[in-house]
Amino acid sequence: MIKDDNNCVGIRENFNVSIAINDQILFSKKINLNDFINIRDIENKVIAAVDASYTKNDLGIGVAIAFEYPSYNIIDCELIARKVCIPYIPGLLAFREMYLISTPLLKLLKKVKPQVLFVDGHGYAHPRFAGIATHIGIVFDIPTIGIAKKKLVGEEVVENNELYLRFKDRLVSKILLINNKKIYVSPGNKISLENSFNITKLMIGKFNLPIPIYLADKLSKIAKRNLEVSYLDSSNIFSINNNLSNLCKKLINKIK
DNA sequence: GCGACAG
DNA sequence: ATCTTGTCGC
Repeated sequence: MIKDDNNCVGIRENFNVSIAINDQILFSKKINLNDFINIRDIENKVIAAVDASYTKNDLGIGVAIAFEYPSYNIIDCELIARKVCIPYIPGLLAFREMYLISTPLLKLLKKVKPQVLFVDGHGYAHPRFAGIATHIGIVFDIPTIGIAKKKLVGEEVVENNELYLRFKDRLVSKILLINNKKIYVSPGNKISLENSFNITKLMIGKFNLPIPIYLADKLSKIAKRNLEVSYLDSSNIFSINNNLSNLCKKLINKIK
């Protein structure tokens, strides 16, 4: 049988679009765009990233990974697999993915103290200035940077020879070019737009994404492959769930 | 009404 | 995000 925790009872029923939108307006009032991290304070320190991936039948995988900068040696990781209960609605991504990400992230933060957390998705560059990077940054009270491959809101503008996204008269995102592809960087919480951009710029490697996001994305996809094998073998989500933390550590070696 | 629309 | 056939390159 499937463990209660993997069902959507009490989650799907409690999700309501207009309440969710109201929650985001409340979040937007709590955003702190001041810098709680200096670009000089990340050398040889811990950085973290979170991401989610999905399989068939409403199964989602959430991962949290911590590594050292600039070696990118992975220090720790956590992951979880559970049923996905909330649909994807543009602007409300956080309500779908927080559910997958919060558990592994909480476990990770009990063990390591990252200077900053990278999140796959927008932060400030959001219809209500509260994307998933903002949700996570406020709930976990940590500096977060939102990294998105596609824009959600705003128009491109040039200011001081640099490319930004402007929305409702505010500069909400600064666009980073990696191999001629646009990456939309926006602050989540406890960090400024410029600092978000400058720190992200340091994280460019040989991939088309900033390294933290690349690593989290890679881990979630490797985990998914391994989960599907286990799932088919055992047909039992419960038994998989108990070993996810160990599985995560085993998968670290496969990333590189 | 029409187009846009993170993952 | 995921699904997918074929193609390019190491």
